[in-house]
Amino acid sequence: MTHKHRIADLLNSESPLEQITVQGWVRTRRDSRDFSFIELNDGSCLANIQVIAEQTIPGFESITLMTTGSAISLRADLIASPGKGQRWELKATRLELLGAAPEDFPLQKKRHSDEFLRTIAHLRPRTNKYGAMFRIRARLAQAIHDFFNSRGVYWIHTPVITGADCEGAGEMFHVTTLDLAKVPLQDSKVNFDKDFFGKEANLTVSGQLSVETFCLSLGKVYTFGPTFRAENSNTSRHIAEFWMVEPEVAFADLNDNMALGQELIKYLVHFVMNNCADDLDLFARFVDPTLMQRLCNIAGEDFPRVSYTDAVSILQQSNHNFVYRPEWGKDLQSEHERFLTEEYFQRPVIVHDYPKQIKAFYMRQNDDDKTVAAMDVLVPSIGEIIGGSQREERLHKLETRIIELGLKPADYWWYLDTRKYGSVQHAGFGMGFERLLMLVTGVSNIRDVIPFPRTPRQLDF
RNA sequence: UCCUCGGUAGCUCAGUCGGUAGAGCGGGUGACUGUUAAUCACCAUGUCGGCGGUUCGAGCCCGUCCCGGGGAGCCA
Repeated sequence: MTHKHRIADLLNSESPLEQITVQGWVRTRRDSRDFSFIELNDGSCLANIQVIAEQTIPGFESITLMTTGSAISLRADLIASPGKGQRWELKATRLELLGAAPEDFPLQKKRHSDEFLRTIAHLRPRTNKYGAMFRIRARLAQAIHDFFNSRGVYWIHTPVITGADCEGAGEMFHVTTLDLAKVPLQDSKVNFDKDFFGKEANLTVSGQLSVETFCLSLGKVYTFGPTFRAENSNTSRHIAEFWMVEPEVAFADLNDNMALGQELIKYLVHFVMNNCADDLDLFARFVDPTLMQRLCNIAGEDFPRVSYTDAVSILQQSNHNFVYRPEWGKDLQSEHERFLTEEYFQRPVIVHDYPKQIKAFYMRQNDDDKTVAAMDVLVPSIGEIIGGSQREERLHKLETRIIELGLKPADYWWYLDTRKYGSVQHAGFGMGFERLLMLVTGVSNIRDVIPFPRTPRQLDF
């Protein structure tokens, strides 16, 4: 089998090459009477390579079929380009049409709207923008693993199908093998005893509870995988299936947790700036002109930390005209978060120690009996990118809280066991991977940073 | 789910006062050229989101449903 060259490697070549094989998809073609120029892309990088094909070479008879979108293979010499605009070009000695793209190929040599490209999500990675997006996505996912691996944090594969609702709230997707046309009933309720697991099953909304048990075994762990929320959310920041990074660290408190969140975000921002420069540049030029400034800002100084109580004071003392008046005890509204991160601090900000009545049962109660050791990392234009807390490690307090919220301790027996045996302070958080991608690329709709977005009433592809 | 703005050619959009529809890009044909989203000439674009209503007549007005954008809530 002949060695096939990636266009990314060819464009970085130190010297000319003779008789190589290159394969890819035609982006555009410019014909002259005696020869044609082909802009070829193989997905290995943003840039195309220019191919020059003279009409005398074998395979040229198919040139008119090598339209935008067609797959071709060619033998060529890599030569210094005599034309302007590129260092290297391929002088083809043989052309072969592998897969034609008829004239109804929907991608054209012009800008398309994101809304249109979403309707052809199976083809959009062939555009510059989405090719860049999904290369960055792949690299960044790997960088997350590298970050944790290099710090001795173990990757735990938490289950996708679960029997308990981690948050004690939030809509979940049911998982069932029951025949929905004739659901078995008992006392006019669904008899899940007849279902696959013999009990009600759902898709996970978070791997947190699972990963907590593992941090109390392996010390530092994380989970990174898809999570599912059946909320009827119709916003540019929510999807029903998204990827979440959830580290959980034993012997760590809220301060350690905030430090880890900041370190992770800074590491990943540095990573894309250093390793995805070409793809990133596309977003900086065509999507968000303020992108590089923002990334430098994030990569720079520490994120300010402010308690929820102080944050509410800042909001109340500002002259900003909010639709919802900031008030202690109520959750921060989007407009409040945006004010804090975009106007007041003008950088990512960590808000911590929230009122316990607006937070989940597993968060550690503070001595003031009013707040819990929770923290959110808020970033400009996106809002919450990380939500986490130090966990309640005291068995009695945790049980009491579960009961207060109307949950059944029996459902959490295995979770409570971890507080019974060798319990220790620990903390963790969840970072939305798609929101990180939005932050890093400046793309404003979450549907455009995941290959095939799942949203209410939308399950194509 | 709520508020709001939209849905017209393959794509991006215009369409005045209600009188059966237009541009650019893309596509086709030809010319020309080491071209760079090439250029020039010519040609064809259509269930005006669906259904119902008002009207002599609806892309335009009314009702309803579907889909999309922006915002809100929920959160990652």
